[in-house]
Amino acid sequence: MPEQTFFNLPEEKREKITQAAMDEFARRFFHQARITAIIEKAGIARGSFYQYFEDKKDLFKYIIELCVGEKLKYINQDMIKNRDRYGFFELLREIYLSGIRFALEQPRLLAIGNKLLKDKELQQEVWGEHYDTSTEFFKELLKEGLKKDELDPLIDVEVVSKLLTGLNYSLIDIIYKEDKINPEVLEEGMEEIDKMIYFIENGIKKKE
Amino acid sequence: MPEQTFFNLPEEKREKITQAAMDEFARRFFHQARITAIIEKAGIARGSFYQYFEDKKDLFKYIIELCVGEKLKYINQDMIKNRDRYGFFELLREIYLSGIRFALEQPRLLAIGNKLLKDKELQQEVWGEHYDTSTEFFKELLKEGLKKDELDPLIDVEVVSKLLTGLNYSLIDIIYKEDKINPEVLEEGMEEIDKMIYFIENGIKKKE
Amino acid sequence: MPEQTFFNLPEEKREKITQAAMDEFARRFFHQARITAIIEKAGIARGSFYQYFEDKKDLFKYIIELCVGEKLKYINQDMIKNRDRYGFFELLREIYLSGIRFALEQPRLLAIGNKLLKDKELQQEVWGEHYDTSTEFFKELLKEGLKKDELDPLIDVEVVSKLLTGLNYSLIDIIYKEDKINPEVLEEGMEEIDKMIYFIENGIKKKE
Amino acid sequence: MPEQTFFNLPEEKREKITQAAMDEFARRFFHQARITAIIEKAGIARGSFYQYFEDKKDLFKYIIELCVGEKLKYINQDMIKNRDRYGFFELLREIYLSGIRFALEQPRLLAIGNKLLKDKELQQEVWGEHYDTSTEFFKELLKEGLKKDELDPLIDVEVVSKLLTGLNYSLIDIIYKEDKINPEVLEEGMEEIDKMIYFIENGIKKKE
DNA sequence: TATGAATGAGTTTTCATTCAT
DNA sequence: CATGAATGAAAACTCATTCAT
Repeated sequence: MPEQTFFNLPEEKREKITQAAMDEFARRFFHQARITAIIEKAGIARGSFYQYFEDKKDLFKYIIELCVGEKLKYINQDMIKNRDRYGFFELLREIYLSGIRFALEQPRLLAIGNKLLKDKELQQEVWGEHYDTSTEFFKELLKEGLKKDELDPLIDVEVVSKLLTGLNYSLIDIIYKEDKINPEVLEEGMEEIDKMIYFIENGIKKKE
Repeated sequence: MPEQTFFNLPEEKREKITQAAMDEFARRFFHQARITAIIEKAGIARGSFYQYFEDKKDLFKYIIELCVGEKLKYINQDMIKNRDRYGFFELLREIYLSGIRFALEQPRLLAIGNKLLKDKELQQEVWGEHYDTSTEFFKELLKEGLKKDELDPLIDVEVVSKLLTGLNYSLIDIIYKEDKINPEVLEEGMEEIDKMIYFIENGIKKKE
Repeated sequence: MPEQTFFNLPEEKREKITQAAMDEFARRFFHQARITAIIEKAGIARGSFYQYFEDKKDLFKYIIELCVGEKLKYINQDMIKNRDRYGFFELLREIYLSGIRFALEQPRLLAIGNKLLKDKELQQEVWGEHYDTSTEFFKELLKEGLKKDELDPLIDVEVVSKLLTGLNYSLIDIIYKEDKINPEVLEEGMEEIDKMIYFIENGIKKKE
Repeated sequence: MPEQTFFNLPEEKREKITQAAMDEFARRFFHQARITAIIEKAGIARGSFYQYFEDKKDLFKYIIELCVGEKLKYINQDMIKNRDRYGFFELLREIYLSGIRFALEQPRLLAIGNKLLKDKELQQEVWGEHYDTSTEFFKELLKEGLKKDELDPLIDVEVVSKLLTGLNYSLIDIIYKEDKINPEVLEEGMEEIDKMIYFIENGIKKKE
C-alpha cells in the first residue's frame, strides 16, 4: 500500500529504494531497522520517503509482499495449477525444493521472511488473520493426498500440516545458516537434500 | 552475571524483578524491551536497576540462564544420565515431551527463548560460540542410536540432527501458538502428541 | 566538523547556536558543559542539535577552531609574515600585546581556551599530537633571535620557550582575573603592560 | 572540615582514604572525580563516606589543605622565618626550588593543585576570598626587596608579583609535563634550573 | 513532488546523596 | 559507627515522523 507517488517513480529509482529497504530489513528486525539507513542507501530525501510510504510499516508490508511474490516464482506453477495430475509426494518435494532454490538464490529475501517469522504481533499487522498461508496450503495438500489414498489415514491433518511447515523451515535452516549458505550442502548438492526429503516422507506415507 | 547486590535482595523483591523482566522480554525482542517497563512493573528505582545489573544485556543473560535452568527441570534427568539403558526413540520422545510440558507450563519462558532463537547476533553475545547445544545433543543421540543399530545407517547425522531440532520447535509451535496455548491440543491431550511423534520416528528408524 | 546542515542554517540561527555554545563552554569545563543549556539558550530542539553536530565533542572542536581563528585576527599578520624585518623583542611584544588585546576584547573565548589548557587529555583529542603550537612558535622565534645575535647565547631554547609561553599566560591572568577584566589594568592602560614586558626582556637579551 | 568521626578513625584507615582521594583528584577534575572510585580504592562503605565528610567538596577541601601543608614542608622554614637575614634573590630562588622539589617528589599533589588552578569558581568555594596566597606572598617579598634596595624601584609590585607567580607555575610545567617528570630535566639536574632562575632575575634586579 | 530541517518523546546510563538497619 | 541498598535528577543520544518551502 505505498502511495501512488511511489509507483509513478521511474523504474530505476523505485528499484533502488526497494533494494535499500530489503538490505536493511534483511539485516535488522523491523523495529531495529532504520529509515535513515534506507534513505541514505537509496539516495532519496527524508521527506520523499513519507511521500511514497505512509510510514515504516507501510514500506515493510510492501517489501514482504514482494518477497511473497518472488517466492512464488520459485514454485513450478504448472504443478500447482494441475496438482491433481501429480502425486502427493511429488508435490511435497516440489514445495520443499522450491524453498531451497529460493533460499539459495534469494538469501536476502529469506532473511527478511525469517525475521518476520518469530514476530507474531508484526505478522498479524502485516497479514491480518490469515497469516499462516503456508500451513493452510499444506493442509489442502494433505486432504487431497488422503482422498487419493496416498497417505496413512491415521494422520491428523491439523498437526501434520504444521509439522510439514516446520520441516520446510528446518530444511531451509540446514542449507542457510547464520546468514551464509552452508557450504557442505552446496558441495554435496541437491542429491543429499533429496535423500533427506525421502526420510521425511516415510513418516506419513501410507503403510502397505 | 548480576551484581552481588541483586542476590542480597530479599527473595520476594528479587522475584518481582525477575517476573517483571520475564514479562517484558516475553513481549518484546531484546532491543525493543524497555528497562522503564521493567522497573515500573517491579516497582524499583531506575538507579537500583543499575545497582543490580550492569546493563540491559546483563539482565537478559541472567533471564536466559533462568530459562535454561527451568527448561532442564522438565527433562527426566534419570533418562539423560542413564541413557544407555533407554532406546533411541524412548529418549527422543522424552526430549520432545519435555519440550511440550515446558511449553504448556512455562509459555512465557518459551516466548523469551523463541524471541532469542531468530537473533543469531544476540545468541552469540549471550552464549559465545556454542550456541547450538540443542542440535549438538541430538547429534550425540543419533550417534548412539546408530551404534545400538536402532537407526537406518543411511541417514546423515548432521542433517537429521538439524531436522530433529526443527521438529522440536515445530511441535512446540503446534501447541503454543500466538502466545496462547492452542486449546485443541489441551483437549485431546498428550495422546495425540504421542501419535505425532510416532510418525516422525518412521522417517529414521531402521528398516527391517 | 559540524554537519553540512549546520552550515546551511541561516546566519542568524547559526550565530545564536555558536553564542550559546560559547557561553556554556566559557562557564564550564567540557565535561560539565550541558547540551541542554546550549539548546535552551539557542532555542533549538534537542534533535536539531544532533543534526548539526555529531556530539558534544564535535561542537566543542568547532568552537575551539573559532577561538583559534579569532585569536589569529589579533596578531599583526604583517609582522608574522615578514618577521625577518623585525627585531626579536618587537615580535615578542607584538605576541604578548595581541594576547592582551584578545583577552580584553574576547574574554569569553579566552575563558574557553583557558579551560582547555589544563585538560591535557581533551587537548589531545581536539588537536592530536601537535597541541603545543604556542611553545613551538616561541622556539622558532628564539632560534631566529639567536641567529640575529639579539639574545644571550647561553639560554636554553627549550626551557626559555616554555617560560615565554608561561609568561604569556601570566600576562593574560594579570589583566583577566576571575572571568572579569581587572579594572586596574584598564585604568593604567597598555603603557604599564609595556613596561612589564620590558622587565621580562631583561632576562634573555644579549649582555653587552 | 571532615566530621570528627573521620579523625577518630585508626591512622591506617584514614591514610587509605586520603590516598584514594588523592589518586582520584589527581586523575580527574573535581566535577569528574567519582566518589565510587574513592570508596572502592579505600575499601570503605558508601555510607561511611558520608559519615566522614559532608559531601564531595568537603573531602576535596580537606585534600587541598593537606596539599598545602605538604607543600610548606618543602620550603626551608628557617629562611622564611628569618627572611630579613637573606637577600631577595636568595629567597626567590628558595621558593622556586622548593616548588621544583615538591613537583618532583609529590607529582600527584601537584596535579591536584594544577587541576584546581584553572577552576576559579571552585577556588573561591575552597578558599573563600583570599585564594591567591601565592601572589600575596610574592608581593610581601617584593616590598621587602624594595625596602632593602635590591630591586629596580620602577617595577610595579602588583604586576610583578603576579608575574613571579606565573613564572613559578611555568618552572613547574617545564619539569613536570603531561603528568610525567620531564626526563631531560632530571638528567641535567638542578644546575640547569638554577641557570634558568638566574635569567628570570635579570628582569627585576636593581640596575647598577 | 522534492527536499531536508525541525521536532520531541523516549531510551539508556551515571552518580551524588539519603536512608534504613 | 558501619553498611550498602534506594533514590531520582540529570545527562547524552536516537530516530520516526512532521512541516515549511
